[in-house]
Amino acid sequence: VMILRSRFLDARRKRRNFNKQATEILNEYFYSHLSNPYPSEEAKEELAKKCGITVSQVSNWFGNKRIRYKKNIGKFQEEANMYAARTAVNATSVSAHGSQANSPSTP
Amino acid sequence: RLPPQCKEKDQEHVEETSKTFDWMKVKRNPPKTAVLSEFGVSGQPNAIRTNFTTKQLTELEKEFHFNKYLTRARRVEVAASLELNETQVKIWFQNRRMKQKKREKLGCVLVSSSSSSS
DNA sequence: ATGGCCGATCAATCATAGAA
DNA sequence: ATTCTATGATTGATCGGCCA
Repeated sequence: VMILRSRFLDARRKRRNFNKQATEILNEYFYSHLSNPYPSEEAKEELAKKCGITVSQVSNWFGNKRIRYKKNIGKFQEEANMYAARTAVNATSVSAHGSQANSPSTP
Repeated sequence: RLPPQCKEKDQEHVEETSKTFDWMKVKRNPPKTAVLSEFGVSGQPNAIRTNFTTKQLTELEKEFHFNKYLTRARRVEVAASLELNETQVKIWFQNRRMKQKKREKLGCVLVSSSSSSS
């Protein structure tokens, strides 16, 4: 009970959520690599730069994301479909050439 | 043959979101460490994360500053004096070294320009 | 074959930010 | 203001690979 104060030394845990754009970039990568969401060190550095956070934070984000995703896949289904569809459109534009009858939004 | 995926691409990707890939099935074996000499035969051994006391952490930290690496003999002493397994002490030092390295890397990347603003 | 270390990751938890 | 949920960080311990 008093040992609980040991966490008192963790005052450094003053976190702050990432920008919406950073989260956007991270999720984009996560769902476009859902079959193997383990970015290489280089990929982490690139993501870190684009998100304006550190490599460690990128690692933490993926670690938390993976665990929480598999813990409750259903809860992320909505989010997953959203990003999957988004990256799919991007993929078809390079693979195919004239069949892009899609544009969810963005007038 | 059939078309090599074109507009069905997006459909495939969406379907993928409902798949269960290998990484989602990964399960770690429960910790077998810890002093398994308390609960008689309740079945599973203490498959829980050990909570080090402040005292233990303080001693380990002190030892770490003295030596980043432990010798077998030293490890035995420390483990005994803190009532921990040799494995727990070994692992603690390993994690501590990694933590140290992580800190060093962070405390060195504050150079370059000073392009303030954004 | 044996044991320690490294690097990455897991898994549970902590503490806070944000939503209800 | 209070309760519940989302999320970044911490950390004891595991996994696979490498080396002596």
